[in-house]
Amino acid sequence: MFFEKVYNIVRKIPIGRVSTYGAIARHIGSPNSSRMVGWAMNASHQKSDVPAHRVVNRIGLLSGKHHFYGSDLMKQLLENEGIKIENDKVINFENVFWDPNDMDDNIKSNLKL
DNA sequence: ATCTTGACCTAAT
DNA sequence: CATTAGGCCAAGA
Repeated sequence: MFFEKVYNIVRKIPIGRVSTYGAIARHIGSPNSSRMVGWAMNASHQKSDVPAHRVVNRIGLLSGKHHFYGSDLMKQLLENEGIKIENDKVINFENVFWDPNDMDDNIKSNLKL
């Protein structure tokens, strides 16, 4: 279902990268169902296969950090993967952002056209 | 069964 | 620039 699709995608997020609710929602086919992605994440806590910490909002803000055990657990996990966090925001967000549609090993790096 | 809320996003005012 | 409204699907009361 919806959740399964979300999990399926989130699981594919490479280490050291992050994705956004909107991008995931779009890939599923419901561009405006980004809220459900977050909701799915909530349920994903039961699962260990879904790295919810790699999913942030469109501006790279750790909106869901409050839902983890601690307030910094999410941050710790991301930093553990090499992602720098500052003020609850992902540094070089555009650089580490992974778009499900690419689904390849393409590093967007400075590709911004 | 209905109503409210939710880790969001976009567009309009 | 700040605020509001609408949309989406699912779970809790």
